[in-house]
Amino acid sequence: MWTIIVHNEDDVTMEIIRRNTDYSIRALVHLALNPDIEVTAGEIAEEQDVPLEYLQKILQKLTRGGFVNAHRGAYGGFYLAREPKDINLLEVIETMQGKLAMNKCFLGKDGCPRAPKCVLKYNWLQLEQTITSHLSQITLQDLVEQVKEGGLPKGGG
Amino acid sequence: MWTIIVHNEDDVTMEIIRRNTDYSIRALVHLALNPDIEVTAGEIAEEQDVPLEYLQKILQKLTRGGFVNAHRGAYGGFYLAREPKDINLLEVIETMQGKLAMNKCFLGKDGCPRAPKCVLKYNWLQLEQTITSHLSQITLQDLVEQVKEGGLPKGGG
DNA sequence: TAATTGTGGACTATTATTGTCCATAATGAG
DNA sequence: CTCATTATGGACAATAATAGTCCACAATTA
Repeated sequence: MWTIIVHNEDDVTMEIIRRNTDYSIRALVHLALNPDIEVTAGEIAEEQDVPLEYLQKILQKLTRGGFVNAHRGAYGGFYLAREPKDINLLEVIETMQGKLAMNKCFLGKDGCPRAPKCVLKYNWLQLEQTITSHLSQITLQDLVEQVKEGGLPKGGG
Repeated sequence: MWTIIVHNEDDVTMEIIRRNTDYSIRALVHLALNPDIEVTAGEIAEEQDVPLEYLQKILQKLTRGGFVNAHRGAYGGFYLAREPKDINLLEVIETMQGKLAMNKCFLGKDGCPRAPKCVLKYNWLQLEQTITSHLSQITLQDLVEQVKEGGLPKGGG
């Protein structure tokens, strides 16, 4: 018995997690590893190897999203607004990349006038539900524990 | 066509299914609705409202991917290379957009030196498995049936 | 042989994402 | 009060990904 395995001709992979989300997670992990103090964008940028100016934009989003609090002025900086166990991956991803929803119709160029009866749509929503459920169960705390267990420098791992 | 639509603060949607996959599915549905004959790219383009030149590129990929067969010359065109029930969404998506892979490490800028022990990675692969399984269970036949049941013009629905 | 139709490559256009810059507001230290 | 510090917000630029176009050519058939 044999199988033909077809790889995409260019061997490209479709990425779900973009760089801004990646950077966000690094920043959040960094803050979680440094509780009770305020960490500047500059320090996070250097430690986590993220372009400072871009990180600032990202931190603004995280601030507006209620993940971190910011404090201006000398000795100011950022700190987590919630417990690491109360921050999950889904909300970070959705804050950075938009809300996860797979319910756009597959068929045809004219939209779907009979969505309520559509079997596929049901299938779809089910998948969406599975994905969001999975992602919402991974917390910042989980990530931090992985880092600590690994004993790696700078939160890398 | 499905899309992971995400809303974030700017009401942006994060699309998982790109336009080329969308077009691909329209083309495949069109061919499935017209069995036993060869349909030109021009006809598909017009019926399914897809730019002809771009569709040609897409049909080339579908040909190389083994989804359709092509026949040059007068009265030539495209036709399905397999039964609609034997074509599933996952393979179409991966052919057009690349292999779905969520196993990129989350933590740190230095990659993951201890991947084998990583709890998150396990979680990740599990989610990937769930997604691919779901998608592979939706066939072109399912889509065609939806279209036929809907009785919509031009395969729309 | 001529008309038709797909192929392959190179090219351009458009859009999304990432990254940068600067003026300004808030904060705290001296 | 003044200055250094740090985040904020908006605009802008660079890059990358995606979508779309063009053209010469190969295959096919009337």
